[in-house]
Amino acid sequence: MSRGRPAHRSAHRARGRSGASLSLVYAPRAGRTPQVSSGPMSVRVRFAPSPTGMLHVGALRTVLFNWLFAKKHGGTLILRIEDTDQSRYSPESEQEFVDTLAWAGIEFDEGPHVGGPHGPYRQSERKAAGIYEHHVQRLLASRDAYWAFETPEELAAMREAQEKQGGKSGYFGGAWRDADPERVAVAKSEGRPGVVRLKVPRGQTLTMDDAIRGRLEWDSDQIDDPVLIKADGMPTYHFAAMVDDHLMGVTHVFRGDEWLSSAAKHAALFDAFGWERPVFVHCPVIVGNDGKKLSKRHGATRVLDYASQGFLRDSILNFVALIGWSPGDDREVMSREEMVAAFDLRGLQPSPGKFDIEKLRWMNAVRVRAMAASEVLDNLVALAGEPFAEEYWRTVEPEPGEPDPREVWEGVRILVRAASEDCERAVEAVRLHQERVHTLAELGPACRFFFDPDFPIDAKAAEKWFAEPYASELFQRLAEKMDRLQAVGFDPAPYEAALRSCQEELGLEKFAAVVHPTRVKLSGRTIGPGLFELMAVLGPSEVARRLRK
RNA sequence: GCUCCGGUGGUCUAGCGGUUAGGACGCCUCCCUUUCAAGGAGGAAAUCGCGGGUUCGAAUCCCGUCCGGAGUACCA
Repeated sequence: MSRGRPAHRSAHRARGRSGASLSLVYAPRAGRTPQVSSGPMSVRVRFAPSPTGMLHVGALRTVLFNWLFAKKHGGTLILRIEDTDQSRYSPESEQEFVDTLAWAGIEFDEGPHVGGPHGPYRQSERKAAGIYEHHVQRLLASRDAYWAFETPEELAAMREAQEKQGGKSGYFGGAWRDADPERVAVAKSEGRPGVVRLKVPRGQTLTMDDAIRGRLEWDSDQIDDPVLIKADGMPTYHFAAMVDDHLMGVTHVFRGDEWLSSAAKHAALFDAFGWERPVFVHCPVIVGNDGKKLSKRHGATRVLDYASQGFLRDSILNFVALIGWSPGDDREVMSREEMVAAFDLRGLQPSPGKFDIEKLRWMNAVRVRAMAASEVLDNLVALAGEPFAEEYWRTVEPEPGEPDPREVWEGVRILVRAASEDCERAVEAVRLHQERVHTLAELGPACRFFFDPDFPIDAKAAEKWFAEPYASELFQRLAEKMDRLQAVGFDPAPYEAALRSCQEELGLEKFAAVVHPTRVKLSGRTIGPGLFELMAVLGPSEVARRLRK
């Protein structure tokens, strides 16, 4: 199909469900005052994760969209834990989610940890409170749902037969959709395990207006009857999430577009209850470089791993927002406030996007460069104190071509210690390197030579430059000048003067001839900040000491 | 198989019937320069998945087709 986005969008815009939500959802992009909370309906959005693993960047983006949208419209952001699958839920994972969200600075107005008027906010607790039971009875009573008692074996056989036949698959009524109430009663009295299914209407067209794609349509005959309540009495996602969204007054549902194919069921469920539907916003997935959906299997997709590497929270947020969303103009590096102001559902893209780490690195570097050196250091110190970062660098696999993770962390620790001992000097060291790194952690190895007497020395460079016939005399003369040098603050000027006069005294044509060997002697490497600045941070006595070593 | 969704340089995107298809990352060249970055100036890179149609005119509208993805669970 060709790209029909504009038509879909404008069509949807003209068609929307309710005047109230319309003005909020489709507030003009620019040039006018956003209509914040002036309408009769205020925005309520929710992040409803199933804590079954790590929080990855795709999920982070979903929360971010929720957060941006809530902020933009002065709405409410809710956290709801979807733990209806007892076998998969893990408390550690929930902790990971809490930690990540805290790191990201996403705060919730309602949720299990802060409470709120629509609690409880954990589905297992809502189940215990009888919420789903109550609602499923309502559907049963109105005959919009029914009990079904097929065994797993029967279901499997059914599926197999369907597969052989080709065509649609799923549960389209089996033996129970229109079963005699007495038969159902008998089955129940026999104690047969059964489930409750939604009676999806037949012969109809089911529709849903997606905020990104416009109107979606399904032939209801293609939609099978989803299980609402499992045999163990727990509600399925299909049921619990819809019921909760309604009960919690959720106005806009941001979710991954992997839900698109079951959206018809959700539409049917809302209809069965006679409830007004929230606006669904099916966000495209973020895929890895191989084009496959992000998962633990390939690459670091865990948000805390990026955090550990020293990507700034605002960089990650900014970067991730731009996968699938655009402010409509050419802006890229944006503050959270700017993103909030620019956020608009119309800027959302339907196609999946790749996570390009190189661009993230660039974006982070831009931020690191723009910050005050002291602020950069503060961020690094904070990072070094994070247990998840320590854990990351201790356990991460070394990558070929990348610096050894243990060395990186060691460098970070040295720098952090230096910060506590001589903060001013540490800040200066950071200042000289902040425009040369992409991440905070890179600062560790980069600054190491300042504070570690046993800093590593590039053997090849040493071999080349120390072999120059004038090298030892250069070092000696320079060291003597250092002995006499009156340093003021971190002013590089006197160091340059000293170097210049060395060049003259030795009769060297190129200034580089004195710079290179000195740089290697002092820092162990051929690359890095300006030599005079570097010397100024080291100070005359330390420079002299290293020259004589 | 069936259902639904998607498809603009390698990547993220702008585009809303008339543009030399714009920007950004990355890549390359040059300048700056004590190295590396940063910065500046350039460059390569998109027949807008493909084919038809509508139109004076299509990346934009329509149809078809291909490819990719998701779902097809008593997982979310």
